[in-house]
Amino acid sequence: MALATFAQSPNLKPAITASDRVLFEIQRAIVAGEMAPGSKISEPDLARRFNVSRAPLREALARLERCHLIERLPNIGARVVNLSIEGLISLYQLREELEGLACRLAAEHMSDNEIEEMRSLLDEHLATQRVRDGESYYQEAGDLDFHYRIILGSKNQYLINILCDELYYLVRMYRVQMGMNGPRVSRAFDEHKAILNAIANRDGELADLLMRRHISASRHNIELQLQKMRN
Amino acid sequence: MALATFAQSPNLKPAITASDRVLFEIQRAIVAGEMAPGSKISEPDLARRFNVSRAPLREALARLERCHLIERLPNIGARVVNLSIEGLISLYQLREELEGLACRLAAEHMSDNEIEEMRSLLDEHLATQRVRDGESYYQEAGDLDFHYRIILGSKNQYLINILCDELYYLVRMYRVQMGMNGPRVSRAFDEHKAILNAIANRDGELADLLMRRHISASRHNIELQLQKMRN
DNA sequence: CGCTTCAAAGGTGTCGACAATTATGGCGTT
DNA sequence: AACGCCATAATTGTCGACACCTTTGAAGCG
Repeated sequence: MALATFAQSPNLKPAITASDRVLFEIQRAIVAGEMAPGSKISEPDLARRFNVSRAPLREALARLERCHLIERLPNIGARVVNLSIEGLISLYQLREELEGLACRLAAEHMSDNEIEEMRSLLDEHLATQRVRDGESYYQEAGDLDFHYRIILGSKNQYLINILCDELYYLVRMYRVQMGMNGPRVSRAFDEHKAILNAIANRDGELADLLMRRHISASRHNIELQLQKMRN
Repeated sequence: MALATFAQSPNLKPAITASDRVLFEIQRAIVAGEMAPGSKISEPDLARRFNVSRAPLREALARLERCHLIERLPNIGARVVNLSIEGLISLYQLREELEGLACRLAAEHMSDNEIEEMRSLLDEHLATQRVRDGESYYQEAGDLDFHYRIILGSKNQYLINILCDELYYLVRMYRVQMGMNGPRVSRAFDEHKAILNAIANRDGELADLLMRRHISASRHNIELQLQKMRN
């Protein structure tokens, strides 16, 4: 096999391993809040719970640390991350910058075909939204899917890795645990449409600007939720 | 201990473990090119070479994957990354954006004291440079140190993690293996000074702009080296 | 009564061996 | 000679056990 093809190898089966399975389950549990923020993680406990030895569990923990869902210290152990207003702001500052960049690159690199597929994706979101008006799950899934695709459209491997692998689950965790629903559902759809239009027009600068505003508004929304929770 | 202090715990000893030691050595070897790009990594071989079992070695490999120095596939194994012009461009696109952001945040969050320390750091660089004119190692170390401090000055944990832990070594790898030296040494110093001045004036926008240009120029420089190597 | 010291208990880091999967090399066929 | 197939060898994934470190809690001292 040529070395250059090693990185992507699209035809290989995923090959789900035990540590993958454990990773997915813990990831979901942390995002959903079933494992309380700040709580200690016991390797023997979790290993028993998921019926694996500590070896694959520790590999899963390493990957959980990578996506900022847990924090580890040598010889001491791991804890589920704590959510904080500072963390939220730091996270969204980064997203504004990175997803703005993703928009600029997507406007340059996405094929007309990919853009067309995103149009139908948005149509689906609109239909789903009308039926399930107000249910936050669909909004959440749809919104993240939209962002996901633009990031992939940037065709920048490092950018994709950071946003889709390392920050994605943390963003979800903030949203889920802050109980995102509220009146932004329909607004977000319009913003998505405007961003996609800019990309379709190959206007990367505008797409960048709109995405930054979109994320900034989203952050503002979550901050309000956080304020409410503190009263 | 309060939960909030768990993340940083500044007074704890580093507690160097075996996997840390192995990580450092392999990191250095890959960056230096002693392990050829694209070459296969054998776990039994490396474990013997560093006198450890496969457990800490595999933990080190997980962290090497995190900083993009190796690529792994389940049940198949790991390889040292290949350097490419596309990868270089992707990397520097990201750096422009992220270090630009770091400058804006640093202008906001760095204390007068920290800024003063950076001034003396630059003075040291200048002195060193005059003595060792042309030696690329000092330029390399000094330049990275400068960038490092600004990133830390942003006080954004995720930004710091991405730039200092995940992309730092890859940047070094490109520089070292492309043989960075050349006429940019003195130029870079002036650019550093201008950036620091902007930060000291709390002009985040200007610092952002100057940093983007600085990194863009640096990328251009490496691209030229790469062109030469292909002829 | 509060603080320090020390030993037991629990947890993390590491090891060697086994199981499952992939890569290798020889064989036969076309 | 090239291609595909199968058995073998090598490598990765997982396991259980042990060593070392951290934490806990009780005894001893001020």
